[in-house]
This record gives sequence, C-alpha cells and structure tokens, in this order.
Amino acid sequence: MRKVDEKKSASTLTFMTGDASGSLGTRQERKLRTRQALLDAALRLLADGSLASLSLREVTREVGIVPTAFYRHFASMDELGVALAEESMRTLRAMLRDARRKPTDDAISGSVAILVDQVRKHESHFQFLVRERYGGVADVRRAIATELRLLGSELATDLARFPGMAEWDPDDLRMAADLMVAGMLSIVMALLEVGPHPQGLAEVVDVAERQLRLIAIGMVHWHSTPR
Amino acid sequence: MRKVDEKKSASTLTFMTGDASGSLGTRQERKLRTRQALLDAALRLLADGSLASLSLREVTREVGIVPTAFYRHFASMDELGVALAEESMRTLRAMLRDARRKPTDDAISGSVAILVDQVRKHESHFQFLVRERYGGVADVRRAIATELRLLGSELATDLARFPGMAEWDPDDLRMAADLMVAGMLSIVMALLEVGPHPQGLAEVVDVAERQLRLIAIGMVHWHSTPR
DNA sequence: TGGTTCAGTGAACATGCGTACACTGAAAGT
DNA sequence: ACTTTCAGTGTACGCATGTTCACTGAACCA
Repeated sequence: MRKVDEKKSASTLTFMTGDASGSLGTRQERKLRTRQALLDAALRLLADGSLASLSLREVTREVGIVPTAFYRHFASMDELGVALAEESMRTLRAMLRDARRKPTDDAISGSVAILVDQVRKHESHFQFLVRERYGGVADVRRAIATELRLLGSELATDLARFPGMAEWDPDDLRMAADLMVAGMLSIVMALLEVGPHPQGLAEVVDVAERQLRLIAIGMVHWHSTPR
Repeated sequence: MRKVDEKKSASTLTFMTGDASGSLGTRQERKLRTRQALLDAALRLLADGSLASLSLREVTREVGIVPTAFYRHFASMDELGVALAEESMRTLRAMLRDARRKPTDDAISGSVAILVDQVRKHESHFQFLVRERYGGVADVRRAIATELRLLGSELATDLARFPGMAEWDPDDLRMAADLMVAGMLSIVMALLEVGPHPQGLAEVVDVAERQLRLIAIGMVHWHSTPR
C-alpha cells in the first residue's frame, strides 16, 4: 500500500490556476474548478486500478483538499464515477459528430483515422469507458450502457444514409451498427494497450480497417445471400 | 459497508464435503479442496463487485476459515485472480472444443446455441472473464489477454478448415477470427445482462446469429471485392 | 511408535478508510 | 455596513483491512 504525507502532496488546484495567492473568479467558478479538479484527479489515478478500488481520500489528496471537502461536490465516489462516465461519453459522442462532419472518399480508413486520433487525445476517457463498462460499480455500468446504446442508434441512422442502405430493415441496421461498435471498442482497447509504439499502431490500424471492410462487404451482399 | 460476524458465516467447506465430522481424504486432497473452496467462494462473491474490491477477509469468511489460512494457498488476492482467470479460460476453451467436435448443418446457429448453453452453465466464469478482461488488476488482465489471443489463433485454424478458406492469407484469417471473438464476447455480456428472461434471450440469440452471418457473408465475398 | 510436517487457529498490530461535527473566513446578498 | 452563505479546514471516531507470529493437532513418514 502506498504511503503518502497528506499535507505535502502537490496541489492540483494551485497548479491549475497558476496563482497560489488565489482569489480568482467568483465563488461559483471556483467551486466548479474544484469539481473539475476532482474529476481530473480521479481520471489520472484511474490509470492504474479501477474505480471500485479508488478511495475518496486518494482523490482529495491528489487534488490537495481535505477529505471532507469532497462532499461539497459529490455525495459519494459512485456519483463521481457517473459524472466521469458522462464526461467520457461526451468526448466519444464528439468524435462521432466529427466523423459525420467530414466524409472522406474512403469512409472506413477515414473513420479509423479519426478514432486513432481521438483515442490518442483523450486516452484516459477511453480507458475509463472500456475499464468500467463491465466494471464493479453498477450505476456507472448502467450509465455507460445507456449512452452506448444511444450511440449505437446514432450510428445506425448514419448508416442508413449510405447509398443502397435506404431500404434496409431498421433492426438489421441496428445489429450491424452494434457489431461495428463492438469492433470499435475492442480496437480502442488494442490502441490503449499498444501505446505510442508506432509499429504496433500501424498493425492495429490495419486490422481495424480490414475488420470494418469485412463488415461492409457483408452488408453489400446481405440481401442477395440466401438465408 | 457490510457488517458480518466472522464466526457465524456458513462454512463452504463442511457444506461441500457434506461431512461435518471431517477426516475425509488425504491431506493433499483436503488442501486442494480448500483451495477450490476459496476459488468458488471468490467467484460467488464476484457476482457483485470486481476483483479489485474483493478482500481477502471476505473470501475466507465465505469459506469459513480464518484469514491467515489464505496464505497456505495463495500469496495474494492477485494470485487467486490469476488462478481464476486460468480456470475460467479452461471452460471457455472446453466450449470451443465442444463446438469443434459436433459440426451441425448450420455452423452459425449451432455455435450460438453452444455459446448460450455454456454461458448459462458457467455463468460466473464468463462473468469473471468479461469483467476482469479490462479490469483493475494488471496480472489478471495479462493472463486473460494471453489466453484470449491463443483462443483467437485456435479459431483461425478452425476457420481454415472450412470449404473455400484454404487459400486465405493467415493474417486475414486471424483478423476475421478476432472480429468474431470480439462479437462473441459482447454477446456473452448481453446474455449475462438479459438473465433468464426468455424473450430477451431470443432477441440476443437472433442478433448474434445475424452478426455472425454478416461476417460470414463478408468472408465469402472478401476476395472478389475490389480494394 | 515416535518425530516431523503443515493446514488451519487466534490474538494482536498498524494503517487507511468513510463520515460526523464544529469551525473559519472570504464572497455574496441586502 | 451588516448579515448570510458555504467551500474548505481539522479533529476525532469506529471499522475493515492485510499481515505478523506463536500455536495446535491430525496426517504423514520412518
């Protein structure tokens, strides 16, 4: 077990404001900043270990406030977890919006490129989602599951706009979209595992593109194949 | 936090042996039985909560032995986790062997049926795998990842035996197999979430079969589609 | 038969935890 | 200028945890 002097740990708050003499912003702003500092600290600490094994005291220690102050922002660690889930899903959804905005000539390699880029940029958010998706805290699991289902239907309606997809059964669209989401998530984990290593990355990207392509080909011939 | 009288909890050991007056089997056998009781108890307790938040004392309490006796069997909870991972992967691999042994006329619905059956029969093993695959304990994660990679190559060689797959690039086979494994695992989680509810189960099975079929169709046309 | 091994015991410990409570002092409201 | 609000402080508590150590007694072996 790690042993730390609670008083001496670096204060994220003064670090963030860059002004140790304080007195910045209105009271609401300052509160929001502390709240965000708690979320950021938690996310940072979640690099090793799951939410279930992260203690309230660790988080406040990292931020540089006293344990009891935590309750000014969240009723429990579980609540903080749900907030983290929402924050993470916001970046995931932003990614999808990004992909929708600029359609490239090759939708597949374009999508994968965006995925790689976003995972790199928001590593800890994605890590959190993948780790806690089936993790120990029920509320968080539910929150992620709900958002992920929503994401699935968004992708399904996107798919519907492709040429030749118009007359597809919505249910079939949904199942294809879900398969893609499942594949995407396993790619995300592979990306996180491979780290910044450039050769491994190329390999992962290659596999991802081929997998999506395989699905795409399946979709093209879906209706012309005997059941 | 749950509060329990350590002395009064039901003893799994005497329950399992069915002989409270003891004296069954050689010393080695008895030791192995306790070890297994620890694994079973842990698996049972893991129904709610992840490995990272499961304490040594909880497990021994459930088994009915004193906390310190734990160390006669495992050096730490992490080690128990790795043992659980191995045990769970053994049932997963058994499933694959099962599927290989009896090829049906429709490989897809046959495979899905076997999957459903096995998940039902070894619910906690599958739950453990899915939960801890990206969970908090690094050693366990590694153990599962290794075994899962092995399972991927097994499936790839299985795929190679299908008609028309002979001349496939091994790397392409591997990527298709991995996609299937990813899909399978997300199906497993769906099965666990849906529980015994028969209508939801039918829905999940239906989606699973269509997803596998989609991949299969993609594979059929893989080489005759322009890149 | 007698000595050795060793799975399980039981008491004790230091530590980290969540949370209750009374507090302070600066910002916000009047 | 005053009162009120409230984010953060500091202390203190009871509790569960991992691990230590010396122990017991049945199974084992010679």
